[in-house]
Amino acid sequence: MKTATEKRNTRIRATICDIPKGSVASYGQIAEIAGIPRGARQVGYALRHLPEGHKVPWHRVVRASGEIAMRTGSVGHREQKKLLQNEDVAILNGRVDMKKYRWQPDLDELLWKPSAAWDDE
DNA sequence: CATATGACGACAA
DNA sequence: ATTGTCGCCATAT
Repeated sequence: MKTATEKRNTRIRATICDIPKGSVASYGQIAEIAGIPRGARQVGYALRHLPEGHKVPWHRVVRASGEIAMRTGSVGHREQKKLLQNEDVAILNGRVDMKKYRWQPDLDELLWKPSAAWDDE
């Protein structure tokens, strides 16, 4: 069986996979949608320890402030910036304009992923 | 069991 | 805008 933590991480990754191209979401936002209120740090942890061969659009996850979370200058940081710009997400002064690019899921999208039936992933 | 840490976030000064 | 605190919560030691 899966541990509660594994399920949470699965939901986190699944949620991130739903971020549409050209949009971004904050760690806290992902946590909330994934059913983990105040679990922003968990999202960070989950991303940091992504499994091999993942297909998660991790670059669409930024801080609530719009800044890229990774250390400035790090390889990952540059990579993320590049990936975002490839999706037409502008980065001014090292930050994304959240007002403009923040992902705003529709009711339908949220209804897809009922938090109750995730026991068998 | 006690601390420390971190790809966070909200808020006060 | 910048800096410091504190709350959160899974992991690591």
